[in-house]
Amino acid sequence: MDVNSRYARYLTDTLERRMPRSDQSQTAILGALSIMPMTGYTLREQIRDTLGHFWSESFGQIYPTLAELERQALVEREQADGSRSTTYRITQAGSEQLRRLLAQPPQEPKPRNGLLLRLFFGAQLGPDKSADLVIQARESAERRLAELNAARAELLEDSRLAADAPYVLLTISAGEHAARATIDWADEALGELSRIPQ
Amino acid sequence: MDVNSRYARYLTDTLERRMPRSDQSQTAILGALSIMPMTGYTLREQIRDTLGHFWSESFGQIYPTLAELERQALVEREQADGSRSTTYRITQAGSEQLRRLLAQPPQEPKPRNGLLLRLFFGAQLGPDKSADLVIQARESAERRLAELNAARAELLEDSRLAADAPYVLLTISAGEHAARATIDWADEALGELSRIPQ
DNA sequence: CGCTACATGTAAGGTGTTACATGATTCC
DNA sequence: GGAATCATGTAACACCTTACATGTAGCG
Repeated sequence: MDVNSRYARYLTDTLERRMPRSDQSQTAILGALSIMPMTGYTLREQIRDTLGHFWSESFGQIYPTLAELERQALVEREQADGSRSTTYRITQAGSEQLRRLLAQPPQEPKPRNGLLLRLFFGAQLGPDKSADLVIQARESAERRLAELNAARAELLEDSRLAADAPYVLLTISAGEHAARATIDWADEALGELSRIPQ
Repeated sequence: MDVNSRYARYLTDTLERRMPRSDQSQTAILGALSIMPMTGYTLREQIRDTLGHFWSESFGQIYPTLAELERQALVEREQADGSRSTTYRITQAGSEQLRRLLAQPPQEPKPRNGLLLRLFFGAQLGPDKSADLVIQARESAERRLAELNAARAELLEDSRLAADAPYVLLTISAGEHAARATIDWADEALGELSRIPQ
C-alpha cells in the first residue's frame, strides 16, 4: 500500500467519520430556519414547542449539525450587532438542499411501542394491571388532544406562519386522529379486559 | 454559596428527570421465553413475526442480552440432546423479573415521525409532492390493515397462544385503530391539499 | 444582588443496527 | 454436492441523549 492510498484511507476513516449528522436532523433544522433565522438555543425551543408532537432534537444534535451545515454553506451567520449569540440564516443552497431532503421518502425508526409490548404479555401481568396501562395511555391521549387544540389556536394567530398554516394544520390533524384512535381503542380494550376473569 | 446553590438547582433539574435504565430488550426476550423455550435465532424470528408491528430486536441485541440474562440466572439452557444449538428457557426468577418489568411504566422513544416532519414544511415542497407522501402513508396503512387481519386469523389457530390470545388481540386491535385513523386522516388531508393552489 | 432565561458547546455513554465471520443441518 | 436455512457471535458504526462546563443578559 502506497502513501497516498494510506492517506486516503486515513481521511475516510477519521475525518469524514467525524461529522456523520443524520439527514433528518438537517431536514428539521433547515426547515425551521426556512421559517425564520434563529440561534441554536431558539432552534431547540421552537422544535420542542412546534414540532414537539412528532419530532425532537437535543443540543447535542443541534450544535454539531449547525456547524456541519455552515461548513457546507447551507446556513450562514447573520451579522451580529455586538451580540454574542449566533443567529443562523438559511442560504440559497440550503433552501435547495431542504427541498431535496423533504422529497426523500421518510425513514421511520424501528417500532418500539412499550405499551403494546407490555400488553402482549398481559397474561403475565393480569387484567387489572394491564387495564392500568391502558388507562394511562388513554389519559395521555386526552392530554395530547388538548395540547393539539391549543396548538391550532396558536397557529391561527401567528402571522409568521401564514404560508405554512395549511400544512401545519395537516400535522395537527394527524395527531388528533391518532389520539382519538387511541381513546376509542382504549375504551374497547377496557371493556375486553373487564371480561377477563381474575 | 451561590455556586453551590446553582449547582444544586442544576442537579435537581437533571437528576429528577433521569429515567430508569431501559432494558426493554430484556422484557421482550423474557416475555417471548415465557410463552415457550427458544434459541436466539428463533427468538428473533418470533419477535419479528409476532411483535413485528410494534417491536423489533436484532441479533446484536438478542445474543448479548441472552448472555446477560443467563448470568443473572433469569434464563437457563435446556439440556441439549446432542444438539449444537442452544435453547433457552425462562427460570422462576426470570418470570418474577418479567412481571416486575411489565409493571413498569412504558418508556416511549422520542418522537421521530418523518412523514409529519416533511408535511410540516410542505410549503417548501408544494401540494403535489406533499400529496404523494400522504398517498404513500395511506397505502402503507392499508397494507398494515391486511397484515393485521392475517395475524388475527393465525392467532386464533395457534393453540400455544390460547392463554395469551385475549391480550394479543388487544395489540392487534390497537394496530387496526391506528391504521384506520391514518387512512381517515389521509383522505381528509388529500382533500385539503387539492384545495391549495399552485 | 440574585434569579431566571438565554446561549454554546463537548464528552461520555447508551442503545441499537449492519456487516461480517463462521459453521452445521436439511433438503433437493 | 449445492442451496437454503438454521445458528451463533462480534466489531464497527450510527445516532442520539444526558451530564457537564461555562458563561452573559435582563430584570425586579
